Amino acid sequence: MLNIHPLWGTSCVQGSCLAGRLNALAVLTNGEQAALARIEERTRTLRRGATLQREHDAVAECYIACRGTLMSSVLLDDGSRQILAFLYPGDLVAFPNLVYRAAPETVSALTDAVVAPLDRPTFAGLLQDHPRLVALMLASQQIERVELTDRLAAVGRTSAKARVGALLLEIRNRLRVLDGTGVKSFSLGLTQEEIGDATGLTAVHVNRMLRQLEEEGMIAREAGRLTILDERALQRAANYSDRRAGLELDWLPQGR
Amino acid sequence: MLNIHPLWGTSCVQGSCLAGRLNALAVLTNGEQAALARIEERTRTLRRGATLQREHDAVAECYIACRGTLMSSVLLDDGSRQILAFLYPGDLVAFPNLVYRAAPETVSALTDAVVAPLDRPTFAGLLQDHPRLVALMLASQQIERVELTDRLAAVGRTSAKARVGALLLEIRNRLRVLDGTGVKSFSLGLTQEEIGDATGLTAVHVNRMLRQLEEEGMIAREAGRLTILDERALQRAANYSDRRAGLELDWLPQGR
DNA sequence: CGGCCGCTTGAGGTCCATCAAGTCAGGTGG
DNA sequence: CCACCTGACTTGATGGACCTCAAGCGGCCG
Repeated sequence: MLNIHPLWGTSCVQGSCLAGRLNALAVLTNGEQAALARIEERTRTLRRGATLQREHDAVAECYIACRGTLMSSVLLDDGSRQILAFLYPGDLVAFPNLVYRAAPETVSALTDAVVAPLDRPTFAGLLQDHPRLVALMLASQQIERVELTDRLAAVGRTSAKARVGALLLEIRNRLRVLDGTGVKSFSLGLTQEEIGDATGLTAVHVNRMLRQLEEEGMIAREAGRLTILDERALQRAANYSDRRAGLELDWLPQGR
Repeated sequence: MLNIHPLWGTSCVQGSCLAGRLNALAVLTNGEQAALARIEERTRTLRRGATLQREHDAVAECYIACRGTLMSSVLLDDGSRQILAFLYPGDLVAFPNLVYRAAPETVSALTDAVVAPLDRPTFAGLLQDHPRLVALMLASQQIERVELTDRLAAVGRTSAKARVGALLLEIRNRLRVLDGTGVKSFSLGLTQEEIGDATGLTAVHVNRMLRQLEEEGMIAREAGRLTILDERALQRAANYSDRRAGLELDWLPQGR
């Protein structure tokens, strides 16, 4: 039996996780939802720790994350790793595959996970039948881009404590959007080494930073669960700004 | 093949810089080229050092870079800056503006520059009349995304020397694509402080790294011009891999 | 000429990496 | 049941990469 974390596709609409995501940007038509649902009929299941694709693999399709958590990363030739993104249901996974012959990044499953392949012919069909969906995907990519640049700024210009704090807040916010609640306590689902690989730190130093955040009363930890005690202080320490507000997409033309 | 100076020449096709860029991904139809040319009829000129938009500004349009060099950056509240990207003719500038109400990044001109605004209604029209162009923009964004993740990995996981070297190689390659030549000598057009802000270093340390690269015979500097003497060695020192090869977009449907 | 900006170079300090133990929980096999 | 292993976490000591501060230099421009 698969153990799917954090949530079964609660954000899925009409059987499509991507529809759930895009629906938050613009209200989808029935035709659009049906088209997305058809794509996600065919799925692929991954065990926790499994690798969906490795860098430099020959690839011709990307994926839609349906259940579980995944991550994308790159390996440097000294053996160190940089985690680029954590992927949750509704996210587009390995999207650059549509453009590159060889995968630019590795994707692996942090928990048992389900993805739906989206190959080039399907994407081309989508472009012809439902061009607005492609525009919405492009919009979704912009949001991901801003997340990437925020992380770049954090890694390039902020302290270790700030980077760790920002990652905690980002993950908490993503989980919150998924399950719709305002929980302050959640299971991180990452080892300290993974936190380090995402923030450009060593696992040892991540540990010290978590301890420091704990000693300063911003977070609490117990049995793998993490509680944000003083969100305001943590946001200040982390230079964190949530950008989820301030989206505007009602100017797009009607869909089909 | 056009052969033009990067800063003031035009890699523009039929009067459109973006067409020049997208044309490298898939051969554009006359209709598509005309549509892009129409967009770039209206332009905006920026003096060197001018700011096109500041973070948090209310924005409703993005831009196409037509001439000169620009950069996008974010400011942190301790006053430090992270440069996110350098922008050359044909690049999409501030694309997230189409999705966000408030600009997520600052854009300013490194040289005198020309941009063409692309507002939401125009984009919406493009989506209806030439959906394939939107797909090509999405493809172009994937390439930019991979550049961003490469830089994230560099900043997070490589030494100062490697980061500076990688930036030099990246800029050289971009200039080379623009003017089509194989010159090894070029004018960087950046202060050492700007190099630092792009790589997550201080200007002082950038200086030392440049000196070191020079002493090791990989580069030469004179009067603001930079020459790559030993490209192989520099690539090794910088962990650099050019990803420009390996693109594949012939699977897209015909354009109109 | 003076002022400013960018570059250069040195000295000293800090943040984070590295190395090295050691704890603890869970799993496995006897 | 205990012995043993493994993986993640913890903690200390040490060192190095990079930052900070400071001063001097040269070119450019009013």
